[in-house]
Amino acid sequence: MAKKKGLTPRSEDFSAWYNEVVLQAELADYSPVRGSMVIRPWGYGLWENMQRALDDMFKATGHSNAYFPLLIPMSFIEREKEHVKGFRPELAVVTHAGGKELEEPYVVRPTSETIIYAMYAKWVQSYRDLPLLLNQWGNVMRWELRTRLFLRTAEFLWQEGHTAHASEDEAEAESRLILGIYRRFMEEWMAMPPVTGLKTEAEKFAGAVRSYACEALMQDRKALQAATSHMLGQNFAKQFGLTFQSEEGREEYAWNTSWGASTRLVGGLVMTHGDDAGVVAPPKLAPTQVVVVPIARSDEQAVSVTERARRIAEELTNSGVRVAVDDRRHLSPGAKFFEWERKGVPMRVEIGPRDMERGEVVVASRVVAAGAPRKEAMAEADAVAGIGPRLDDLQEHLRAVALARREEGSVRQEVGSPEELAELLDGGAGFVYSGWSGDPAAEARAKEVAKASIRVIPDEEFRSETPPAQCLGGGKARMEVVWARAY
RNA sequence: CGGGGCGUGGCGCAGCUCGGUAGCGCGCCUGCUUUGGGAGCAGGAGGUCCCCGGUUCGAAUCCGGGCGCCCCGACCA
Repeated sequence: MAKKKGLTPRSEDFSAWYNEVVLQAELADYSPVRGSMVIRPWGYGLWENMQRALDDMFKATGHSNAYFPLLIPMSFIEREKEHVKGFRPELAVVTHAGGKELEEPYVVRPTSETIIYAMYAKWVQSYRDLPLLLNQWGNVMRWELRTRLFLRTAEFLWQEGHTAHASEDEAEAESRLILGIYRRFMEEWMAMPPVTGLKTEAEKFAGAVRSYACEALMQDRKALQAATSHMLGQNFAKQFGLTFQSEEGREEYAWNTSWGASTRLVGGLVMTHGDDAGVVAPPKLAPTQVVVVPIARSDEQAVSVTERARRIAEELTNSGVRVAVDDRRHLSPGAKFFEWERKGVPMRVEIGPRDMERGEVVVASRVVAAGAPRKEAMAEADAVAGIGPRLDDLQEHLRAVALARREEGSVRQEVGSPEELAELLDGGAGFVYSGWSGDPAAEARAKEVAKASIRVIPDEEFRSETPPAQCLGGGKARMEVVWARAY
């Protein structure tokens, strides 16, 4: 037996653990381009499943996909004042092409509002052209100074939805609808229940009137902004001449929304469910849900055992399970177990000579409830029939654990000062629910002192039963807010 | 952008203080034996020591300059 080659435990250094997991589980690798990563098949497989689920939800609510170009004329970005201010520092700019200096530089899109609304202006004339509900899957570039695999890379993949509506109410409803979709996706698919709500003025998207967000709590009790949905008002419509003629014959500016979720979600998935053995992929998103490992002594045995393994895999495939057979002969079973656990495959079926004789297989779950056996021998037919429900149970188990962890990490009490907020966070609190007067100065001071930010002004169902009375900056609270240190 | 660290076979590192034939572990290839929690033995392949310059008979090692990456902080999906 070789000596252990484990990961740095989460308790020792969460950040080191995260990097090692991402690399060793082959989710991604560093690329030769500064701050950019290569997403490897296992990581991309997770992303593809996320894409599929989200895409289905967008389509089901009337959205269509389209594609807009990577390069945006510099002048477009500069059109909306707040928008430029927010993105200017992180723009990558193309100044040369075809061997010549360009008359007008292009920026590599950091987000596509400007070019999309410029096009919408061309396509929309009448209220009958609205709402316009498009989404695009693509890449964007933000020249971040400090990057981290999946969580913040110079280039990342995402979807950005952009809509135009005839009324403010409709745009508002759209931005809330999408926030709900993100939330449902995170709960049902990622098993990562977020807190949702409104961003403060200081934290909102550059160019938005209002920003809504899903904030998830990671195992190290830092918050991750997992998706955002913005009500843009008429800010972009006015800059790009996106007008329409109303039913009453008046020319009016359209109301826009934009919303996005990125490959950052893969990082969130890792930090929500991962353990010291590696990734734990929720069954609904796992590229492979079940791996079948044949175990044999001799070559003849290998033939018959592998044949049986393939048959089991076929039956599982027919019942809708994503399954792989690991029939590599040069690796010992133990080596395979470790590898698949590191990648987070939810379930494993082992079949060896012993099992063959008894008509059994051994079934192991990546994660089991406390006290439950890690491995179970069961009749082959029972295993095949039982795996679907077990995957469902595991999905639910992960969600329940994540939800419990989020609530255990949440503190709801009167917070009297920024110093007290800092103490709570230093003491291990994740989300701190406090009162706030709405004063930006109080927010800024607490941010400075506690090195934390208001993640959201929570939606109603997340608010405390007894609303906080006191603003942490002094005086009376006008609303409840959720503080956290964030990624 | 400030602070720190690191650049040596694919990966992780030692060697550098005190200059003298480039080493270890893992991985890889071949063969045999193995396979129920990271297999063993034997043989083998693989290196412009990040780059440029300087000192020297001689530089991975000393000196100067540059580049790159990672980590920590401030800003950000």
